[in-house]
Amino acid sequence: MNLSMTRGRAGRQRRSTETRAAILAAAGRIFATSGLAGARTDAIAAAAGVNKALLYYYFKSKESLYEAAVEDHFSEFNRQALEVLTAPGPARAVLLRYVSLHFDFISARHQSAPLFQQLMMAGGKFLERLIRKYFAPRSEALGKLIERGMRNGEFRRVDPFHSAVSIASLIVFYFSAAPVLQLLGRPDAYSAVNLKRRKQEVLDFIRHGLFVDPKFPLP
Amino acid sequence: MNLSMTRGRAGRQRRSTETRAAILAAAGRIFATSGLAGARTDAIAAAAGVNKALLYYYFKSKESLYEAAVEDHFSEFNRQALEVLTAPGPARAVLLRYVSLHFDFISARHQSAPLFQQLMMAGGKFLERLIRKYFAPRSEALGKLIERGMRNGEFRRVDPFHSAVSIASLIVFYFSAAPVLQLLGRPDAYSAVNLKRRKQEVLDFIRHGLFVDPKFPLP
DNA sequence: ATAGAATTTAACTACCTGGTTAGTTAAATT
DNA sequence: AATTTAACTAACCAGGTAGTTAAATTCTAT
Repeated sequence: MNLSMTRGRAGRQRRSTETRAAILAAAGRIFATSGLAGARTDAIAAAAGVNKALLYYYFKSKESLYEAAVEDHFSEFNRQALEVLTAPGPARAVLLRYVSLHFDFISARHQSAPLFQQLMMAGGKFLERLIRKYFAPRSEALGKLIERGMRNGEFRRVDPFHSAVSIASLIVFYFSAAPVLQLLGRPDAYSAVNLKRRKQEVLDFIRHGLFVDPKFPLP
Repeated sequence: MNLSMTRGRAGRQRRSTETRAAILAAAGRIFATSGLAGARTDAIAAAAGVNKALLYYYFKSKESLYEAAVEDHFSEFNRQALEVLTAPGPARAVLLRYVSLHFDFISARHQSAPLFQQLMMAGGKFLERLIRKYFAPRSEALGKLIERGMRNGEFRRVDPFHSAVSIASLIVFYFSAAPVLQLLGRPDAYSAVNLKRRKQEVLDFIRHGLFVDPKFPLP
């Protein structure tokens, strides 16, 4: 393969990765609503608009497809999250920027929260790996940030670990509860106006719940 | 059945309901960790210490067993919750009592949170029924309570609905995230000392996040 | 004792679903 | 034109799982 790729080959490759991405996206949607065990590979193939066998052409098993779909979400978000969390500036500002990023990231991908929730509850070797690779560093950075904010009087005295859990819960829970909210007469959890309202609530709640001076401006 | 139950019949019945309860409890545990689709009926029977056929003696299908197991949790909690939520007294005090109740209830039943989370994300007719029967009234009462607290200046100006979501998230998320916390070096999410610490965090966060006067004493 | 309910046993079926296989298509290369 | 290659498909299969059945057994109160 001494020559650079022809347009044709590149085109085929592009189409192939598109197909792969389509499968991954469909898998994300289906796994998010049905779980690993509940999801039907036929349904994933149909949703991706491909033949079922193609799933096994790109991925070695249902489980590895599941893992790929999940990791797809994690890796991208984690990169951005760590960047924000370790940026300089007042802890308050950094924290609010991080919360905003996390919220927006989930907002843009409807399947993100339920996928994550299910993974969390499942346990197992895969979760272990994901946590070591993505979750632990992020949790670490967030903990450090909260400690810093406490030291220079920006945050009230709290248990950094539990505060991190609380922050995550405020961000994630709303999205994984979307089906319930819908049945409680609050449809369109992902509509622009409702997302904006929820985000405001989360930022406000965190500012009042954690900051010594809740009037600190929003980003 | 004209005569009142004899002791014998009562004894037999008691044993029968005990078996039924054992099945329900085992089902709760297994469904909580594996989900409806992932759970194996054989595993449930084994966990309950009964033969698989007995499952179908008491319940008509795997799904109806699942529904019974879930409803078992909901009905009992809802009764207590509504009682607390509609009790007289300062909104602050009532709210903290409610949070405390919810937290303690989940603490006492390890499977409660994941069972609930899974249900929430699943959607479907059963969820619809459960919401109308249990969730909506509770949500309603909680909303009313928050509004009352706002009117007489106990709570800051918030969107009652979103605040209710935030409160629920702070309580529930920790428990459904227990497997992750374990892998993050925080084992024993359900140990007495950790439960106490988490509960403190939740109550503090809510007091500071929602109350005009966060120094209001804890119950 | 006896009746009747609760429970076990273990085989059995009907269906479903993950995964495989053998083959097709169309573009790229020779 | 012949051949290779990658992407893709239709049909199938083996294993698993919910649910059934029918007979045997245990338990308990009369």
